Amino acid sequence: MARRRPLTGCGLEAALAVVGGKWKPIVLWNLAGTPRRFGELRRLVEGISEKMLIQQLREMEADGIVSRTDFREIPPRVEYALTEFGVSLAEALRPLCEWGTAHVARIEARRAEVVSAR
Amino acid sequence: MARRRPLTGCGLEAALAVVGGKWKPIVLWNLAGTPRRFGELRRLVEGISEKMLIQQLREMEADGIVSRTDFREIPPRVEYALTEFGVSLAEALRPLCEWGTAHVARIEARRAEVVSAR
DNA sequence: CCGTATCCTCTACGATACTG
DNA sequence: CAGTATCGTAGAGGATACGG
Repeated sequence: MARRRPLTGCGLEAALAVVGGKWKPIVLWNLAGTPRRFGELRRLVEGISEKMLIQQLREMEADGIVSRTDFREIPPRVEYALTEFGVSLAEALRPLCEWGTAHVARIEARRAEVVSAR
Repeated sequence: MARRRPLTGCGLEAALAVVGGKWKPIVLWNLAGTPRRFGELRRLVEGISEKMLIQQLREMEADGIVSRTDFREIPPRVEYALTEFGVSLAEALRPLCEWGTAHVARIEARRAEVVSAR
């Protein structure tokens, strides 16, 4: 992610600094509506490594869109959830999400062309 | 960008595959409302190299959100504009854009902390 | 003016092993 | 269960020079 560049123009860059990247959208998506435990997320977000998951969660926590609750039990139990701020982001994301859903086929098709072109 | 991974879950990944990255949001933003010439874009999108600009434009063209018009004049004159598809994307992007604008200060503050932390 | 062609850097992301 | 610690890699992005 481009962390040091000042976020200019419209707020898109600021927003993308928070939800951009390979995993954050999926993590956010899986936290929408309900809190999740770490291991639960790891299973839900297919293909993610523990390192990446924890890293993304920490960043989202630092950005104030995710909260972490350690129940201090044994065995360990930690829950992640969207903050109010995170929920507001999810709301703002919805139209884009729907746009994507509506056009996945089209997008994937073009991508496939590019790949087969080489 | 993660080009080969299948786009799963909600459409967010599909959408981000199209507007994600460092430059595309800004380029899109600068094309919103009016067509732009290449050199014009290069000046508007501050800091971008010609290589990056043309690359992003080509990808956006391949994704069908931008159209390229070569007027075949001398000196050369080429115009880039959003397609209808591109406009629909820009629409879908607006809430996120506004969310970002509303919270830039907060986001940048956290980022500053992180940087100063090392 | 509108690009291409190279070469290079940097970092996001991945694989693996280990711990309280 | 919920993480840390390392090491390694691919590709996004940057710098510079040249071409129609």
